Amino acid sequence: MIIATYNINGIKARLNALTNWLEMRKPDVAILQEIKSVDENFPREHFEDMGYQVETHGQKSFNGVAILSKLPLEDIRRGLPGDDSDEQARWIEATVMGEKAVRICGLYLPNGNPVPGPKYDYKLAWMERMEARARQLLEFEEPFLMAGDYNIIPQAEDAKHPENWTEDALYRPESRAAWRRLLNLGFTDALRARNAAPETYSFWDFQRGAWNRNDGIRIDHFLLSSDCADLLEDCQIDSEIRGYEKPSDHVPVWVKLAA
DNA sequence: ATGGTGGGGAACCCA
Repeated sequence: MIIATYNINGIKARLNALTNWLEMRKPDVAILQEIKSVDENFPREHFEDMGYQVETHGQKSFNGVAILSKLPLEDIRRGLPGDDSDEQARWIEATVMGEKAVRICGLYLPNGNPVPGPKYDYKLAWMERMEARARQLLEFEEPFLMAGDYNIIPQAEDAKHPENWTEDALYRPESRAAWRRLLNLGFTDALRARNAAPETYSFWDFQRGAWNRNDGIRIDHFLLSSDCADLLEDCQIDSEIRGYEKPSDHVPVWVKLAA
């Protein structure tokens, strides 16, 4: 099966671009971030007509995550555990019932800028909660993955100009250390496991012609549990659609699993 | 050093 992650930066503005990409890539599962829509306003029927089950966890104006799936979904769970006062819609889980069942987590990790400040504190606290949830899921037998916009540049090679990001929440030592703590639980960064192409990015700013200069960063990731990594056949980034009409500032990343 | 571009939604907030 093909599972993709795609920060669409607003479902209303991206309906055509998303639809065209779904018809091109034909993913079994599309994990979406920044739908920027409440559940009632998400164009559910449009995607159901394309054969997808639609599960959203939305919010007015900001954030919001969703899962579109051609395979049955079970045990859907909305929200990251660990803080009942957190009202930001950034986490959704489901089990995809393919040949093998795979637990998937869709996430929109906080940006965290400016540093220092309350937004950065929220980012780091959110990553601690995410690590706690990952530890819980690792206790189950079934393979699982966490995919989405991590807002983390893991290493220097994940940016065209890492020197421009040294004070940014996406590249600060604390953010990258939290990412490494996740990896050290036994997760595989799918892109690095299956794709050695240099200058491989998933986000290009709308400003200053970043796309035309390939001035990008890699911040959209798949982390696979060891059981899930055993199923990994491919991982690619559909970067070309960044140059299409009315694009998001992110592009889709996808994995092919033997599941 | 600044401002440059988008989306949401109706004045700014967020990225």
